[in-house]
Amino acid sequence: MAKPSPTHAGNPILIKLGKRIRQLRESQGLSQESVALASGLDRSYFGGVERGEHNVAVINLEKIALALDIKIVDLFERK
Amino acid sequence: MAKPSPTHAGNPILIKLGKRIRQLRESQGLSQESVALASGLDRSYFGGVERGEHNVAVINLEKIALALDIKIVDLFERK
DNA sequence: ATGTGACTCAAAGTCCGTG
DNA sequence: ACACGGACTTTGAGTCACA
Repeated sequence: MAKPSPTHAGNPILIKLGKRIRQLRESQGLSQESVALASGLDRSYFGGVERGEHNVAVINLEKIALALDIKIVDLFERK
Repeated sequence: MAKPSPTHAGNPILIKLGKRIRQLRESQGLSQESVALASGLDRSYFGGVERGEHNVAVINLEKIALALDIKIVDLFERK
């Protein structure tokens, strides 16, 4: 695991964010590894994000959005 | 400062986010202190966010959005 | 009412590996 | 290609005192 963080463990907003990211990634036929690489994040970390295990900070949101060729808001809201 | 983090020092996206938060807060005639209190964050920390000094994570974005009675996406995009 | 420096500490995030 | 884990370093979270 990316570390069981008691403070945000299973926080709905993170779960939702992770699902959304996975959805967007899969809709482009990309692997976790390729997106992780493209965004400059660790593959293991990125996997954890999709599983809602990380309280991702803004700069990483941006990196992920960029790697998926979308905007940050698209990570939170369906167009 | 709340700590000069080399990784995000003066990052445009954080500066922009901070300005946006300040704008939204002031448009409601609220003080940093009241919003900080409402969001459960420290006044000093919240001030730093408005100055773009913090690479805020999702959970805190949510708290701030809630205290301002808006959505997370509104923090990134003008409606 | 706000900005800032100094500080602690838990968590963010990396790097190595496994099935 | 992905989930998961251990051990590790860096940084975000949160608080305080003072200008």
